[in-house]
Amino acid sequence: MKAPRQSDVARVAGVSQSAVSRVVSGDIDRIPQETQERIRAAVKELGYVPNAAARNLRNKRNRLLGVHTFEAVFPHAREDFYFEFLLGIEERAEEIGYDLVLFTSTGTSDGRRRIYRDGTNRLNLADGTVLLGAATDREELARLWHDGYLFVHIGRREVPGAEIPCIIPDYVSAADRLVTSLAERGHRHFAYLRSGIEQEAYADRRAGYRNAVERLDLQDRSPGFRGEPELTEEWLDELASGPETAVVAENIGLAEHLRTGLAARGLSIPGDLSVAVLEGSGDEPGHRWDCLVIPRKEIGRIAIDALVARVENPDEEPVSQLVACDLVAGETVAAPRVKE
Amino acid sequence: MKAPRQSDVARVAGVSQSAVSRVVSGDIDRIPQETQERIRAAVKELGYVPNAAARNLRNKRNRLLGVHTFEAVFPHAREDFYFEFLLGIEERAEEIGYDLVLFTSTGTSDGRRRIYRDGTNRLNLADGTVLLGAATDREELARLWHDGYLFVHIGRREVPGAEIPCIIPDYVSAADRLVTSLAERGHRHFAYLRSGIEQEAYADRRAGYRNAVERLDLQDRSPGFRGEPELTEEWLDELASGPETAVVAENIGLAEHLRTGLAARGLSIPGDLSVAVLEGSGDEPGHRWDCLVIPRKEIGRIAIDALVARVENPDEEPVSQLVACDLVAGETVAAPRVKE
DNA sequence: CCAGAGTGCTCATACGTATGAACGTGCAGC
DNA sequence: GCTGCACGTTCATACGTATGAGCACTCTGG
Repeated sequence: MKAPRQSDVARVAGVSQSAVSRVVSGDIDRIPQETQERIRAAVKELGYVPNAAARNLRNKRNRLLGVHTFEAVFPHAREDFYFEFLLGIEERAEEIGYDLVLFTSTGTSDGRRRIYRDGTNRLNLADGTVLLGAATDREELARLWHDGYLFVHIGRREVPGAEIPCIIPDYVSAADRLVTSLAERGHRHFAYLRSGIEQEAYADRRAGYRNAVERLDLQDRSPGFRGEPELTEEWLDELASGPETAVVAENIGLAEHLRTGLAARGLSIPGDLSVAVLEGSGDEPGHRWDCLVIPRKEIGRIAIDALVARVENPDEEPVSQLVACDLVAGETVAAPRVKE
Repeated sequence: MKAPRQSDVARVAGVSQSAVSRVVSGDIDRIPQETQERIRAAVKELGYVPNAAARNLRNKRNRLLGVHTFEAVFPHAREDFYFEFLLGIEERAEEIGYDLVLFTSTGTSDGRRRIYRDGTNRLNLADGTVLLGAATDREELARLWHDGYLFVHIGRREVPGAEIPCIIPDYVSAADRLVTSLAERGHRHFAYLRSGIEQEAYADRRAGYRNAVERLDLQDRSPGFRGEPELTEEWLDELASGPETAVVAENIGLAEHLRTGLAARGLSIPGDLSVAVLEGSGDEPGHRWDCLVIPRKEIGRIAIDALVARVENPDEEPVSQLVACDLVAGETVAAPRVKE
C-alpha cells in the first residue's frame, strides 16, 4: 500500500508527470480546463498527496512552520512560559492554513535542546521556524543565520554579526510608563530590584526604567539601579528605613522575595511600600501584582505572520518588531506613605 | 551562502561523495581510520550538516509523527482536554527522537477539523499519526484505515469493517472496581447516572458497572441503569426517598448536576448519599470527587510507542491496548446512611 | 502560402542522500 | 604466474518533485 506518486496519477490521467506537477502546484497557465479536471479526478481517485520531503528538496514550500523551543514545550505547569505563545501560534497558523512541526527530536541528555545535533539540522524540513526559549543558544542562532535559514525569534536576541529578526515585547516603553504612572501617584523615591541574569529582555527593562527616572528627575539609590543584583538583608534594612516609597522589580520571583523580606521587618505591601513588577501575564495565581502584561498570545500570532512574510518573500530584509505591553493594576501599589 | 553538501566535503577531503555519506551515516566497515578522520575534518571545516529532506526522500521516512485533533489543540483558556495527552506525546517523542507535526491546517469554517479536504490528506506528511478528539469523525477514520494509513487513536472508536488500533483507558475494569469498593463499604442500593451522549467510552463504563452490579448482586432501579439518560426532577424525588445510598455518575458534569438537585432537596454528599464518578484526572478544580483517574500522560506515551511500533513494522497486525485507570478517593463517598 | 505567435503538452534535469554493485590494487597460497 | 580474496573506494542509480527549454500543432494576418 505505497503512497501514489505524481507518475501514478499521470498514468491514470493519461498525461505526463510534469503535467500533474503543474496542476497540483498551480502552474496552470497553459493547461486547459478539461485536462486539469482529468488530472484532478485522478488525484482524487488515487488519493495522491505531495511528498513533503521531495518538494522540500526541490526547494518548494510545504506550508509547514516549525516551532523550536530550547526547553520542553509542554512543561508540567499550566502557567507555563510557552503555553500562551503556542496558543497564538496555533491559532494563527490554523487561520492561514499552515501546519506546525514541533521540533522535539533535538533533545539531548542534559535536558537542553539543540538545533544542530549529531550533525543534523532537522529544521529545514519546515519552510521556516519560530524559535523561543529563555535559554536560547547564541551560537546556534548565529549558525542558523549564516546558513541562510528562515526563522524568527520570540524575544530579543542579539548576536554580533547577525541580524536576527525578533518579536520583542516593548519593555522599554512599558517600564517607562510604569514608572511614570507611579510618579503620577506621587512617588519620588524609587528602588530597582535587578535580576542576576543578564539577558536582552532585562536590558530593555533597565533602559526604560532609567529613561523614566531621569526624565522625571526621580531618586534611586538602590544597588539594582547601579547595576548590582543584590537583594541582601542589609539592603532590605536600608530600604525599610530609607526614603523609598516605591520598588520596581524585574520579575515576579524578585517581588515575592521582597515581600517576604519586608514582612519579616513588619512592613506590608502596599501599605508601607508600593511594588510594581516588570513581568506578568495578567492572570497569575497568587497575589495580584501591579505589573505589565506581556501579550503572549498576540506575540505568537505576530511571530507567525512575520515568519510567513519571510517565507513568502525571502529576499526582503528581515526586521524585528516591537509589541506594546499594557500595564495592569493589581493590589500592590498605593499612594506613597509619608515616613516620619 | 548555501549550506555545504556531501559533495563539497568530498572535494575538500579528496574522496567521493559516497565515502562522505558512508562516514557521516556510520557505514564505516571498510573505511580506514585515516580516511575517516580526513572526512570528519572536512565536515567540521565546512560546517556540513545533512539535509533532512534529502535523507527522508531517500529512506521514505520522515521521523515525523503527526498529531491530529478534531478540535483545536490548545483550547482557548478552557479546562483542557488535550493538554495532558500532549504532555506524554511530546515527552515520549522527544525520548525516541521523533518530531511532531500538529495538523492545524485542516480547520474548516465550522470550527471542526477534517482530515480529508478537497480530496487530499495532509497527514501523509508524517510517518504516522496519533488521532484524538471527543468528536472523532467515523467516516474519516474508516477512509483513513482503508487507505492503509498508519495511525493510532486515543480512546476507543469502533468502525464497522475497520480494525482501528486504539489506546483505551480500561473503563470496564475501573468501573467494576469502583462499584466493588462502594459495595465493600456497605452500599447495596445503587443508582446510575447516564449521559445522553452515545460513545464507546461510555459503553465501556456501562459494561463495567453492570458486571459489578450483577456479580455482587446489587440493586439498581435507576433509569440510567435501564438505559435512559434522564436526570429529571421526578427521579431526583424518588432518589431522595428511595433506598439508594450510592450513585455512580458517568462524568463530572452529571455529578455536579446531581449535587445541585440534591441540595435543593436538603440532601448532602456524602452525608445522605455517596457519589462516585467514572471520570477524572485526579486534580480537577472544585470539589474532590471520588473518581477514577485517566492516566492521560501515560496514554500519550503509550500512543507514541504504539504508533512507532507500527511505523517501524508496518506489516504486523495493529492491536488496541488497554491502559489501567487508578481509583482515587475524594470527599464524596462515605458509609451508607441508614434511612428510616 | 508563409512568418509569427500562441497553445498544449513533454523532455530532461537538478535537488542531496544512501547503497548495492563494481572496480582496482595488493597480497597470500599453491 | 595465476587464482582467490580482502580491502578501499567509486559508480550509478533511485527517492518524488518542479521547471526551463523544447516540440508539435493550430491559428492569424499579410
